Amino acid sequence: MPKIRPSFQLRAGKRAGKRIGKLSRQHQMPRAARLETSKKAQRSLETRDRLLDSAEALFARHGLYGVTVRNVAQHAHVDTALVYYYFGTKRGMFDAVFQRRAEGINQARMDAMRAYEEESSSITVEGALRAFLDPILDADRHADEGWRNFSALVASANNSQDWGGEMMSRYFDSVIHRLIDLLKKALPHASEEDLYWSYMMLSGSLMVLQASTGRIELLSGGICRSDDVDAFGERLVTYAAAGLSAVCAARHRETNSKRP
Amino acid sequence: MPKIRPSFQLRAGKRAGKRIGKLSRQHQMPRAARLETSKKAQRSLETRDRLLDSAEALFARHGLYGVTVRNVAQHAHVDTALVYYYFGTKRGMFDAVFQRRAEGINQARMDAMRAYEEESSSITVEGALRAFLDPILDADRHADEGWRNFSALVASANNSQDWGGEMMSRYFDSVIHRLIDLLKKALPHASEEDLYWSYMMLSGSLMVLQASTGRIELLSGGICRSDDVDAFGERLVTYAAAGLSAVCAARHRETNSKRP
DNA sequence: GTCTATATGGAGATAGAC
DNA sequence: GTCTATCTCCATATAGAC
Repeated sequence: MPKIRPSFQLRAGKRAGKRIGKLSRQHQMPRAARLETSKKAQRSLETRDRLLDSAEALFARHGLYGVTVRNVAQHAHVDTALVYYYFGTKRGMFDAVFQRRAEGINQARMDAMRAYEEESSSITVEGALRAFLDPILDADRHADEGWRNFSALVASANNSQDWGGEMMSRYFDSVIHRLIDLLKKALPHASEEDLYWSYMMLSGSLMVLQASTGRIELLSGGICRSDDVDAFGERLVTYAAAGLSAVCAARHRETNSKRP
Repeated sequence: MPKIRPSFQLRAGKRAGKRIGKLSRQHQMPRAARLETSKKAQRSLETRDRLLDSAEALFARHGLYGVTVRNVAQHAHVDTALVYYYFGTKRGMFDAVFQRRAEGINQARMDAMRAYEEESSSITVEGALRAFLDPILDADRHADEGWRNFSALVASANNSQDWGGEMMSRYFDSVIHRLIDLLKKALPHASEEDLYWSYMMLSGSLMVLQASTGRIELLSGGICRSDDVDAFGERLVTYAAAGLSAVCAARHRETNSKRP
């Protein structure tokens, strides 16, 4: 079996690895900790952010292998060598794109689910789904273009076999398990299999909607628009809640009738 | 805005384009029409098919840009130059992978939906979905590894913003519109918007299941397996039928209550 | 921090012998 | 039909001046 596009991984030598460690720590340091926030340092952070914005947009549309470091640098109007200065390798930049937004949104979703669990007397499927989905739908609705690029990137990572899975697990598994726990309380008789399969189907639906591929415009002849978050947000909750309840109910009936 | 990896598209000169036309006609000709099915011609077809098998597997896992022509040739134990002999360009090979299987499966799905419409006295959402999905689920269940690779490729094309949309529209729009027509008969009061959005969500669910990313194994700790077609096939029909009905019912109620 | 220059290797594609 | 050899361009990445 041939190795697939290993080039840039192999060529990112040990020296590059060392440099990443050093630099990423430096740049992740909270800004307040740096006593002199000089103009240069300020501009440096802006440059880094512009690179991440461009990377986010391009990786979302073309995937990890469909974008070159030069593409990103040109899109950000920044010299190519700076990518290596800030992120060490192409892959380092890719990871940084994820890291920048994932933590914030995950925190919001965890908070929403905890709040829902504490405040509501009885947990429903629809309520749990809303707590799980609302933070990202809200962001889709109100945030800048950057966030929608990030959504599309997550969507395409979710369907990718080689570079996606790792990312998805690292950043999203905890949120998903939190949702599953909530759903168990809403549907105490549901089997774990049903819940996991149902989550996958929900996840798929969310991803096509967030991917913004323009597919629904073509298919519907312009009746529906991919950026119409209000149109798909409500429908997604309704659809998933009904689907999930039906799957768990059907299986529950079936197992019950098998052991009378 | 920078051009993204235009290299191989630009470098595929006019001569290559001409060659594709000539060769593809030659190779698409029904075998019976060729009087002398010599050993060489036989081996040629085998070589071409081996290339397509390898391309299918690799493109499914790594996407269009994640695979090189050399990767495909090595995987198929075939000389790299033969790729250009048979398909003209890398993109030509990619397209050929789609063409090889898409027509057959689409015919089967059209037939299944027509048969369902003619044979059943009243059309139901679940019945329509089964007619639409069964041919591909059957193929997933019984076919060789090649077909499962193709499914995964379609799934990843569906989520890709640059190289996917074109393919999906070209090969699948007609089947989808046939399904929408059936659904309109099952739910005469449903709005077109609801039907299109619902289809998108169904499509997303189908794609994650077919993508075989190994995501559900990780998430469920091994309880569920991506290749368990029986497990997800039935659940998909149940889930989608319930979801679709709920979306259309909810919207119907809402519009009715707005104009009393 | 930013830019210039460059090393090194692999990409897509073609010509032409057999 | 198949393989060898090769062209040209661009990829990731680094060194070092400023």
